[in-house]
Amino acid sequence: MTEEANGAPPEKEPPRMSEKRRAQIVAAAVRLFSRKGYFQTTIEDIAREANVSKGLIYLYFKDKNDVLFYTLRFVLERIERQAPQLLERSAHPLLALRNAFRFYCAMADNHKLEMLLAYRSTMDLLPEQRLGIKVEESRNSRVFRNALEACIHSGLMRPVNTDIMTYQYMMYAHTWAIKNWAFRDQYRFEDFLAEGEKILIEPFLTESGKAKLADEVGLLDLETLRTTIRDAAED
Amino acid sequence: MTEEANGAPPEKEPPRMSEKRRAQIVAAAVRLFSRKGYFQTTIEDIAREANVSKGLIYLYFKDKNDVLFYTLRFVLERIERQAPQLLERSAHPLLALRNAFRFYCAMADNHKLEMLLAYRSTMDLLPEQRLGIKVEESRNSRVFRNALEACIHSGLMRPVNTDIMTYQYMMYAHTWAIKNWAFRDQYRFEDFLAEGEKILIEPFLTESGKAKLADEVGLLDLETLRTTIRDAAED
Amino acid sequence: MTEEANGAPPEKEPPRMSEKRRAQIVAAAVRLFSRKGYFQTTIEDIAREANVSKGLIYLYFKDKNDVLFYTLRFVLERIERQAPQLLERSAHPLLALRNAFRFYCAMADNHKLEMLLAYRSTMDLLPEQRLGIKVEESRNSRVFRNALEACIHSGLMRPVNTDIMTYQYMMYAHTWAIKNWAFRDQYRFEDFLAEGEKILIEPFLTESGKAKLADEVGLLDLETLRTTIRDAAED
Amino acid sequence: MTEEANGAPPEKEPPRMSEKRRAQIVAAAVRLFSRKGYFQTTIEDIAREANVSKGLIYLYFKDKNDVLFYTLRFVLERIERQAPQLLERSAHPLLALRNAFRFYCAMADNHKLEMLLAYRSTMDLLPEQRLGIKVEESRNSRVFRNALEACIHSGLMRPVNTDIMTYQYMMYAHTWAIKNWAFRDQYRFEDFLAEGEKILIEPFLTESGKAKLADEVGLLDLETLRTTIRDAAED
DNA sequence: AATGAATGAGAATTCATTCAT
DNA sequence: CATGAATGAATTCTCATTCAT
Repeated sequence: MTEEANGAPPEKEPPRMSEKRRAQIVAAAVRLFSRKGYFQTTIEDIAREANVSKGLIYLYFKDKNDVLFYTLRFVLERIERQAPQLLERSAHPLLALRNAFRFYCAMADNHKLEMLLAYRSTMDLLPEQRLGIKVEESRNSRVFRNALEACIHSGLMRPVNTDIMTYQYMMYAHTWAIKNWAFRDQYRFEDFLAEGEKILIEPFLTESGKAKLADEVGLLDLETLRTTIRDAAED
Repeated sequence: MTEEANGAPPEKEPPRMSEKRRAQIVAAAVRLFSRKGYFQTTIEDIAREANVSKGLIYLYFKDKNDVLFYTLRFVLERIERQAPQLLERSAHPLLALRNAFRFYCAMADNHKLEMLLAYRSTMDLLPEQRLGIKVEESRNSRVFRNALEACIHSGLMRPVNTDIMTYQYMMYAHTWAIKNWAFRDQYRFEDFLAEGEKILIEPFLTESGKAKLADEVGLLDLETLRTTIRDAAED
Repeated sequence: MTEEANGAPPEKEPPRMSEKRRAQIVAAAVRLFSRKGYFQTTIEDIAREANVSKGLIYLYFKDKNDVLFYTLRFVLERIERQAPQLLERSAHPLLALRNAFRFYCAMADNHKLEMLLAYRSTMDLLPEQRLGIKVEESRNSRVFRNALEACIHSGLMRPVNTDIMTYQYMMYAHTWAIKNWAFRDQYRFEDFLAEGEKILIEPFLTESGKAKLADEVGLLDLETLRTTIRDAAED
Repeated sequence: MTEEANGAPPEKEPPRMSEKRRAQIVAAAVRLFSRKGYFQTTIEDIAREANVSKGLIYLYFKDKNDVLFYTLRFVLERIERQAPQLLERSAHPLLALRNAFRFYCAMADNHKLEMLLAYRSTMDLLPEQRLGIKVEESRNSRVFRNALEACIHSGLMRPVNTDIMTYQYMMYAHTWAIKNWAFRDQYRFEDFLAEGEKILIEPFLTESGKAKLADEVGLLDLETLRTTIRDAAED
């Protein structure tokens, strides 16, 4: 089960078209792991959901654990991969921050399952595997931190602990995905998002920051967010 | 496995002294479940950790799942049970809020394992069981909400969404317990706590609120927190 | 253990060749259940006797109980399936009756184990399962009743309660299988059979019936019975 | 479990009043074993039903199996013990035979549970134990055989195989107890009994036998049977 | 590449039996 | 005598993994 601390495809990167197979299996695993959790999902479940045979899975993955590893990797990658382009080159850092926040929240809204999965199952990885995953997690946070630091630096926000604030932004989005059941009936996504800005952005704005806030040119609206994310998801 | 939605000991409330046994088993389960998770802990593990025989566990619990149920119940109760007395009758609501926040964070610091467990394993309960647990969860949030509403009402804080804000307070504490590994090396608990106040309380104070902030009479200091919690834990 | 009152293979009717497996397991179960009884036979015993692995059994049967169900079904079917053809179209009803009796007794002689099993273990079935079995039991009795009624109707026998008489015929055969140990040393099968006719048929014959009795053309002799049964058993 | 082939009380015949205890336990076992069977009845079940503690049972019985042994012994004894006195000294052998038959059938009617138990569970005894039980079984049959032989000898009946005929008489009664569910709705006990006589006695009477049949002086009527049996059962 | 039958180690659960009180 | 807490061997059942086809 743990011959070599994994983090690499079973054999040597299998040819090419086989990637489709892996994707097919991973997709099934995403659905099942996030719905039922890792341990309550059997290899047979995955095979059935993916419309392949049980044996096939072992052609592409070393282990059940290996399936989890790649599944998490896939989920996190998907979440990460999308932010950069449309966030970085915003007109000014406050816009960048707000867009990042909106984007990340929209992400959470669109990919509840995946987020749930990332949340639930990271602990079910073997310790060695966890390392390979941790890295990803912080890549995304950099977007937030950068925007945040820029805001502070350019006097739009007053100084705050960027580490922790960054974490708050991300946590807020996660909350929507994870505790969704607790909020769903009281808040629509828009409301939740708006409240988030009121709590985690506005209070920290300087006067000039507050001025900029009105300037919504380039602010991602919900429609754009949703389409962008969906497009990106097709990939 | 689930004839009658559980929530009661196997037979009829076993006398009294047997509570010690239950406690002994639950204590072992807390340790193991929070370290390894529910599914990776076997009944035999628990028996060994609790220094009893496998069979004994089934004298006090219907199921492995039942053990989880009571274990979570116990953990949450422990967390819940302690707040009230020293929080409710604070000199003024801002103090109450700050104390609640401090207390809850200190709790997270002192009972990382338990929080971790509560977080991880609630999803492993059967749906019916989950209900019995949810109740607990919100009892605690009421302390926050009350203090928060009082602050707003008495003009110490400006209006915010109390639902969500309450959630933020609790989440912040959880973060310390759960993502501890991410912050541990950069922040001491005191720092984390101070940052929390800076981010989740101070920005929302009115002028009169800010004035009160200086007034630290009755504010729980770290030492007090730690001893109180520890004492309470002995129970 | 009993989600859906069973009566069907675990998944969806497994293809075809797998029937051989089922048969193999059932055959082992017949031997063991009838020798040691249901509860004293473990799944492992069955696996060993059938030369398969423990796990395999659960691929073909839902439960240990399910094994019993199919085993009983199989046994009863085997007993049932054979009678019709050679009994129905006898020259005259008295011959039919005598042949049925002979056949059924021979059956009991040849399949002592199975009869024993059917007798012992029907009560170990779950109530729902029992229903599926009862049906079989009476199908066979019809052969007797029909012949009996025909005899009476055509004046070969004087009127008797056909319900109860039918039962007597079958019981007599069972007795040979079940209490065999009590008679074995005193009587050979032929004797037992002859006595049966003397007690359960002859006394009820009318004068014309007695006349027919001598007419043994078409009466199944022991050799024929034994070969017929054995051949049928191969199936 | 089988140190010494049992057949004797655990220690040496325990004093005296302890017999009440044994009886109490055996009575509970009769009810449970006949309802659920030996293997599906736990020692705990018996203890609960008998209102004693689990441990107590092991003070009076060596084994769970030992409980079965004594329970069967008790049941059979009860069945046996009652016949003699009122059967032996009948006016003439035909009356004796009929009375025996009636008595035995009434027995089966009154003690269905016990008969069922005797039937079900004899096979669950250990081989050594079975010996101690077999004896009983035939003691009772002697009553039948004697009456039967006397009938034949005195020309009331024509010769039949007494072994087998005896068996038929007993089997007929058993049938009522065991297959009761199959007859209950169609026949009342009186009917069943009457049919039995018609099938198993009348056809074998000689002319003089038939004459005697009308003479019903001394024939046990149903009322007498029921009271006699009930009284005997109190014992 | 793909299948799915077969395996067997491992987990949960039960229950007869013991024993300290 | 009586209790009932405690034990652990035995059993059922699950499921990741292998492998012949």
